[in-house]
Amino acid sequence: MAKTTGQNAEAAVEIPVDALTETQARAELDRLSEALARANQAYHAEDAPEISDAEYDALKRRNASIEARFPALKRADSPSDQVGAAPSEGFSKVTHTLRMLSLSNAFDDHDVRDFDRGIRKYLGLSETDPLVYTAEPKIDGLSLSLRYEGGALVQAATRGDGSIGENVTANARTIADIPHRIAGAPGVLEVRGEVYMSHADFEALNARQAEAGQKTFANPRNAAAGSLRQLDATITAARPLKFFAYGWGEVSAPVFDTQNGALAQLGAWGFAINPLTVRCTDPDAMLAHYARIEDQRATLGYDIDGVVYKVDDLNLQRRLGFRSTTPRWAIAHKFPAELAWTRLESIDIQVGRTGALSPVARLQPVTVGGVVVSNATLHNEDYIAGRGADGRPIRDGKDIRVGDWVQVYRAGDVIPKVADVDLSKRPADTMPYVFPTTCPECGSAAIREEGDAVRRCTGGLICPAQAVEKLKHFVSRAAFDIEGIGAKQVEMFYHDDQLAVREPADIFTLEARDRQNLTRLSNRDGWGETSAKNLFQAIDEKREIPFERLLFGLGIRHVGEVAAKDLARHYGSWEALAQALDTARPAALAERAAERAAEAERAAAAKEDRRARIAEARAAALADCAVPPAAQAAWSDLVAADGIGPVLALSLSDAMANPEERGAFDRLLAHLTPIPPETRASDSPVAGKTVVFTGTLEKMTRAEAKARAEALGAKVSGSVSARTDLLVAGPGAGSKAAKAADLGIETIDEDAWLALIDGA
DNA sequence: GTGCCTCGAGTTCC
DNA sequence: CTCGAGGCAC
Repeated sequence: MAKTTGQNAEAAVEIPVDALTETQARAELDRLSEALARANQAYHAEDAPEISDAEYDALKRRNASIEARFPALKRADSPSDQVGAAPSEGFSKVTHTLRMLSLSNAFDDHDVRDFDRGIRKYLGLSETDPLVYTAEPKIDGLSLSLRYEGGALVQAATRGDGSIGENVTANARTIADIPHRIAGAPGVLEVRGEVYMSHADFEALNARQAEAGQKTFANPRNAAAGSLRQLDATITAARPLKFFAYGWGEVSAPVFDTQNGALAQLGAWGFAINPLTVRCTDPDAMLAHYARIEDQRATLGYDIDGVVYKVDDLNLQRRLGFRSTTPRWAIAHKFPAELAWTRLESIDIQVGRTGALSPVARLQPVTVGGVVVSNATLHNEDYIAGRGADGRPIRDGKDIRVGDWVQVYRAGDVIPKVADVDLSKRPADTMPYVFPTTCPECGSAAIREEGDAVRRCTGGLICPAQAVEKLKHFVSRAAFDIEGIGAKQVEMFYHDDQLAVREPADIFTLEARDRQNLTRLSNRDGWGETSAKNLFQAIDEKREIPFERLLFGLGIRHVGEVAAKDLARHYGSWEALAQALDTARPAALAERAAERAAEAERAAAAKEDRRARIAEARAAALADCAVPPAAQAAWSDLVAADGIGPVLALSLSDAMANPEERGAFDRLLAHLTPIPPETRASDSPVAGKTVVFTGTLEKMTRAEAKARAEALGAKVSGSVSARTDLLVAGPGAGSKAAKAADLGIETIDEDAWLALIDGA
């Protein structure tokens, strides 16, 4: 049913619905039907709306009101039941102006109390200072961001990866809980909430689907997701979707000052707000509310998967800010995961890009939390044996064997894991699982470094599994992101003896080889002239590549997205990086020698004589290499860089010094033009500066000061050095202030600092 | 040395 | 999404 509440100014000049005669009503419904059909045609098919959204909505509302008063007159082809022509292809992308974040999780009372304690610590509040939270059920659906401009709904976007979602505006318009217009809203207002389906609606829908011979849905969440992501909005319109608002994104004017007040305002604007939302003044109250909600869970009529706690005061929320992917001011207290028992049929070993051997459980299919699970991760060797990484027993030390009855759950309601074993049902003939010590893919030795949880194949690029996984990483979204090459194509290209894409450089020679009739991509299944041409073009587009993506794409261990960015910024170019690493190599080897020596000492202490002697000899051999000062300087510069420690530095050095790997890098670089990272000139006066805080800060805590400074592009360090640009000294500053004075470094107090960053 | 906090790497199903 | 572990602050 369409909404009939809300402002109806556009229809004011027409006869009020209450005053219509039946004849007038019939004529009007005909007229509205025609007008709406025309508007739909113009909007969807020709992409050139004839009337504004507001006018369109007014027509629809009037149509719905008339139908509500004269149900018998409702046309068979009523516009209420349809939404117009389907867009020609998939959804367009929407970049969220403010990222849609996920929440960190709490699994027990202890985590919730830690959450409260952490917030108090960050804000510098004592345990007794008042602090208000809101607690509300966490709806198990899918998040949606609704953008209103001038009070009119102009865009609805799914969460996607948090930054980029899909434009599902036409579909969202069909959801009755979502107002098309809101009165008195700021110029720009993004409302965020959860789309879900009630149990009753879900069952009715599945019954209808089954009757019509259509596929049924595994659970309400899948049904809601599938319904919202229909390309044809008329299908979405026929699905009973609902919506709870719980938050917001961009808002052009400051209209809220507490979370609770914001919800009340959203409610006043016509959004459905979950009735089980309360304010709590301490963790005990939060936990009590959690218990209440858990009790009611089965009778709510819709799925929830926990309770969300948020700091109520939005000023405090602002001060708390965000970690990399989650806000500090909110947490999701999850209900215990659903469990299921099934038989473990076999254990397979997968080999990852770094050579890591990962055991995967093949299970007799079983339904867990509404999804059929047939595979589950077994983490690593120790986990199967019943030991944690620290060597302490887990599952009471019970090991996992093929043939066992095992308990499965979906961690975070997503990743299936084996949690427990039923020893009473263990068949008599089972044997403890023997973890392979050679790589199942290439036969090379698979060894486990001391203190490491994983066993790794030592085959390097000889190992086809590692080579393929490395290539998959190379073409992945965060690296080269080559359109037309995904995991499947990589497999095919690698194993095809003519295409022979065995390392990244081979991707960039594909077209040339194709031209010379060496490969003939278009002869392959699923590849025609056009798709081949498109692929070559997509590859060409990536010959110019941001330096940090290149670095990430190389797949060097410990060099992930963030470290790659740090390195790119530190060195600026591949040449500079390569040269620095070549220079630093002797120092890197000395570093390793020192580590080995320390290891030898420890081993000797443990009376493992033979191994100790070997390690010692190795260390001595390496220590003999003299370390030129230039090498030491280059090495120090590397490990002093932000976020780069000795482990990463050594891994990088090894990769660059390894002839096979370096050869592959050099061959690849011959085809590329890396783009230097932006030397971004941020507006902030502290951008790019290195700042040190010392003494007592009175208006903010240390953590807060650091987070804010970093958000403005400053680098915060703990100690004063020649590289420090600015010292912020509170009362009680001691040696750091003296040192800064010595070095002639600018020193200001907290107020001056706040004035400096004010407005940024 | 200990204890966060983040990052990296590996994972399943639709 | 989770675990393990690296990096860094205390």
